[in-house]
Amino acid sequence: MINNKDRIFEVSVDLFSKHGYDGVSIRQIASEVGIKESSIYNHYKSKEAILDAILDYYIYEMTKEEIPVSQAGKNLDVSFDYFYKTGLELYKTKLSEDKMMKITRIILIESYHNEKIRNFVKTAIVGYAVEGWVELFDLMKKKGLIRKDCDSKQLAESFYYYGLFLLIQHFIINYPEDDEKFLNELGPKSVKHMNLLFNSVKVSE
Amino acid sequence: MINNKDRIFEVSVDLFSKHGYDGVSIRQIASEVGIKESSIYNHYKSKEAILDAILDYYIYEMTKEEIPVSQAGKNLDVSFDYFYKTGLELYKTKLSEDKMMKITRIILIESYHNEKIRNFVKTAIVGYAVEGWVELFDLMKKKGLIRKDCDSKQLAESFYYYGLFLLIQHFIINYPEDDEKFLNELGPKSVKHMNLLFNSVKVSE
DNA sequence: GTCTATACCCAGATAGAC
DNA sequence: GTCTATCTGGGTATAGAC
Repeated sequence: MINNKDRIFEVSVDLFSKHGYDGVSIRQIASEVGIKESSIYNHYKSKEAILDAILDYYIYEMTKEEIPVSQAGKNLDVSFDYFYKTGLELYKTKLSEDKMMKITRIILIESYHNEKIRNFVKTAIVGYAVEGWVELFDLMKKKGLIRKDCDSKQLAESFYYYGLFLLIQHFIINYPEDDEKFLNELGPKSVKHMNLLFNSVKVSE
Repeated sequence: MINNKDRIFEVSVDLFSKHGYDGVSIRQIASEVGIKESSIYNHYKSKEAILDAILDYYIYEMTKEEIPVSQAGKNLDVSFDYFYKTGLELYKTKLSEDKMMKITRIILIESYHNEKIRNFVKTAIVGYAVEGWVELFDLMKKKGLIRKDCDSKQLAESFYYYGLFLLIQHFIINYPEDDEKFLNELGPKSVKHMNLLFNSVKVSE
């Protein structure tokens, strides 16, 4: 049996992802849960607090199990393909839960007028991730897989921004679009893109 | 002397770009223009109609002068660099008007819950533009500039999605950020990105 | 074309009984 | 922890005088 606080959370995620934060009222949430709107305030002190809780949940889920750089290095020793697919699988596993997909859309939608969310996108989804890719390309230079004179930062952005656009395209521009189809195409598409870039900087034998 | 209908338009563009469509009321617009809210309805039949007018203006401005494919071909004959920089300059010229920058942000912000805007983004900003790049890469194959076995569609997306992300990053994720700085960096950044891709598929001599 | 006045609705939130 | 009842404020939009 799921308690009302959790039901409010679930329903809010669902409605916010469909209509945006401003497009959903406390009354609608209450009605969907099957309680009166005043009861919501026993669980969350304001509407904004629900959104905060949703973001906190997302941040926790996305950051709880990371692949440490040391492990990334080992994976890379096996092969670049192995490394890449391992990372992609982990990301897809996290994202593929229905709730996480919905929250991803909420975050993309609301990042334009919610300071906290915009900051999360800017630092975690963009900044921190790009740094990770820079480290990786630096590592690949050391291992002699790519040329030493190429720009790791540019390479990281050239690769990763493409993937971020695919995300935005799915969650905003083409919405609503089949989630499973998107997740299935994400891998092959980004592999093709990576191959183009990799081909440009790899050390030929 | 600028009439009130135009002032309503200008003020709406400004406020919508700052706070989003839902975040701005007819009262605010009227107050900023210096008239009563009821007067607005003499010029626009609803709030939605103002947004429609803004989108129509943007579409008109962005599509009124296109580089025809024939001209693109000639530019390409000069050199790839020349072609690329000509196109980029035209795009930057259109975008660099203050009003167009603001509307670009409105369009990116509102595309999640306005069918008409989402459709414009999907077909014109993404779909149509990608097709243009596909044509270009096909042309480059014919001219023997790039290898015939590479995938024009993937190349188009690999290139263009990067640029679209830069747009979203500036107008949403890093907002507010200096517009001029963005416009100045857009060229060099996308050239670097293009070089990486081009290097991967070019016909070596 | 602008004004005053107002209709009508729905939002977020709170007080207090049970 | 849920309810009924209510407060307060703001939203879009219209009617009709000037």
